[in-house]
Amino acid sequence: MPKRADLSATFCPVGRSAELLGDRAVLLILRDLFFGNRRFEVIAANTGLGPQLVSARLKLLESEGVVERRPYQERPVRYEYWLTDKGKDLFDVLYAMRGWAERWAYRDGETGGGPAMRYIHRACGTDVGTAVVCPGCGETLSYGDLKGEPSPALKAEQARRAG
Amino acid sequence: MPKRADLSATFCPVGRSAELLGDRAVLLILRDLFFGNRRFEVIAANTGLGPQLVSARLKLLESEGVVERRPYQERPVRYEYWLTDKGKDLFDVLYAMRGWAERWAYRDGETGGGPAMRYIHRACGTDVGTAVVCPGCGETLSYGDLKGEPSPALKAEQARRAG
DNA sequence: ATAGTAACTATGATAATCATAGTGACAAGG
DNA sequence: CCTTGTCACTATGATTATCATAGTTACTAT
Repeated sequence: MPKRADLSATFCPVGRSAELLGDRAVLLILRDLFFGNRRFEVIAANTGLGPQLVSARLKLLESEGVVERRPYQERPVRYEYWLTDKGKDLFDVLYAMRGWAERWAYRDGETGGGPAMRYIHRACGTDVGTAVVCPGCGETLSYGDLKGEPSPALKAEQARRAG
Repeated sequence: MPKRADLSATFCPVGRSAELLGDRAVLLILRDLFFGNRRFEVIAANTGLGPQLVSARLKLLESEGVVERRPYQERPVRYEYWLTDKGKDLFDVLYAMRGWAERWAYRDGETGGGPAMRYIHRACGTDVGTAVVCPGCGETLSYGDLKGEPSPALKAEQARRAG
């Protein structure tokens, strides 16, 4: 990024979040991590970002305590990236972004009727739509409570990227 | 921004949101709009962004249907920027960002004990903390239900910027 | 010895951002 | 009527991030 004003010292909480989250690459990488992708190459492929950007952002996320680098094999040492508790707590932000997009960012019929991604409340089986409280059982939803199911169109796109 | 991959065609809802929200300037301007600031100069001063960036981002937000430009006087014509319904619906995202920062982004004692910004549920007077459902009355919270009260430290910072 | 895999790093062109200064349209005061 | 002031921008040039592409390191497998 170009030289820019530093927001880490502001007292405004949105400003502090924006310092980290106001970046396309960070959001895309977080999305992949929430999706369960932990390998460098997989994240690079899914996000469409170059390896240099992925590397820089993972280092940033690690330094911020949002992501943890763990070796998953020796000889040669290879690493995976895991969300920390601080990272998992960003779920609400990503989920809110997803909800907004589902309501506003698709032209009619683009997704074939339903949402681009469906979320099911594991505890009661209800399709929660874009709600933050389960419309079936009234429980407040957070990371781990939901099972995501991509629509056929999204699934096809993901397969294309992975291939 | 540098030449970058276009995300507007992805089927992933987080990707679509990230295309707009993955930008520091956009987030800061939205924060100001939610705070009730509608004038160009006020937004530029509060965000600390240059007029060129503010201009470019307001045009972008307008073209996305998130913001509406309204004249508030003739001779000379002057404009204000108002959130549309699509814009107001981004409240959940900004509120989630604020909640995350309140929980993770401050060192102990930095805000003098309480949150950087307090939110009170208008309907029942409860301080909602960082909850999405009012802990007092159980109602799901959205834009307009809450009254924000900046901490002394934040208020001082805002006064400094405005001066 | 060669090919393959995963996680990166290096390079140069391109494009966005920053700070600063300037413009256009008008109002108010001397 | 001439200067000063206000508000919403636009213009300019230096700086810096990003992109695409290629290369490196450290191994395993054949």
